[in-house]
Amino acid sequence: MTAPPGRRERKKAETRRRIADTALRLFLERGYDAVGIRDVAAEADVAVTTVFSHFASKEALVFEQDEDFEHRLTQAVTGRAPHEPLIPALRREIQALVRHCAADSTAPIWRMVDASPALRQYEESMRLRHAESLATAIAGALDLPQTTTACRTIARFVADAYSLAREAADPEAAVDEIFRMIEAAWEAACLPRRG
Amino acid sequence: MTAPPGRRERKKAETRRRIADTALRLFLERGYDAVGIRDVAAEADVAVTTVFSHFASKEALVFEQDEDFEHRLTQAVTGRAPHEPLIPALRREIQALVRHCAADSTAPIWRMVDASPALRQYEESMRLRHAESLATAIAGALDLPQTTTACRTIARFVADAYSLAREAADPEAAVDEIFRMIEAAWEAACLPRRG
DNA sequence: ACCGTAACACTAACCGTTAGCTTTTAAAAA
DNA sequence: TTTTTAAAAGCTAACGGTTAGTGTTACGGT
Repeated sequence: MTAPPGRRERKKAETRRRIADTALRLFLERGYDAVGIRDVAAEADVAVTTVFSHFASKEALVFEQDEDFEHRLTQAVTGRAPHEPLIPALRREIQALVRHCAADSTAPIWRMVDASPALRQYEESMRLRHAESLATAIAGALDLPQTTTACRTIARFVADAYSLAREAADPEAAVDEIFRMIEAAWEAACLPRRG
Repeated sequence: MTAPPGRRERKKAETRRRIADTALRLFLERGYDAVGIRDVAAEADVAVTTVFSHFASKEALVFEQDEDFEHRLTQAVTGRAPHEPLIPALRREIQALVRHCAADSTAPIWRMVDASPALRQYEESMRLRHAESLATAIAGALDLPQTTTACRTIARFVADAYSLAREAADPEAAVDEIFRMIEAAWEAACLPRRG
């Protein structure tokens, strides 16, 4: 694995980055809605079809590197210290992710996302995909035969925490507050059923 | 109020229903993606622009009467019996809504929704809107000056319960299981903060 | 040197959606 | 009644994201 990447793969990666960088720059300069795919393609000096061969949609141009978001979430579960409890590990990771969104370098992007219904919708469904991955990771970490309702539920709650904290006035305090609720929910899920 | 509706309003309502009925019928017959707006308009004998003057988007044709979904959720909070606790009231309403989705008359629609990414996305953002309304209703019912993070969080969790239960093998059991977790989360939110 | 194929280009279209403008028609004013 | 108004619907044409179809180029393996 990781063989010396040939010129072909390098050129492909270059083209992809050039498109993504150009798109993000234009979006931030002129506004997401004011920039068309044809503008992006022209400015990146590629054909429109090439843009769509690298990115599934216009919105995907904005969330280019957010594949590692999913990875960081699942990694927080599968790669945590032995015997470290699940929820605090997730709280730390969400806290870090929320801080990253508030950083000066990424804040303008999120302002743009919040201003565009299309981007918000895209981010919402991204979050659900991430929650499903997280649910699978949690089930795996607990040696459950399959992804149970409780796993899926906690994963959704964690994804909600990320979303709600970003919108809150004090994001870090919001993460703490919501995770107190998640912790309680998780303990209730582990209890035997009454009734 | 409720003055005798003039012919104009009746005709408008008729047109709207005709469009929605025609659309749903075609969607179920041929599949959502296989039916274009132009098909719907032709079959309903109206112009394309008329369709969009009644419905904001193609997806909205499918979720026509789901304005009362939002209403039922908030009503479950504001219209509950005096001193009836919040969470059980919500659990009953969600239980009823989930049962309604599983009913024979509506099940094919939800199968279609689950099969179409566009419809799933639309439903997701609808759910977020409903959650925000529910959060406001909860804050109002608790005499809070504004919608707090805890209210928003519980509202999201309730919306998640609806979504997750619909996908679960045993929806009604899933509602009970998730609401045990929500109950615990809510109690934790009402506790004074430690640390 | 040769071939297969991955990357990209170009054209032309499809589809959801909207703008601009005209026609119909119910309702209210004269 | 007649006139006026404005809402509802129609028509045409377009815009912007997306895709299909069809080459063309150039890298990689033989």
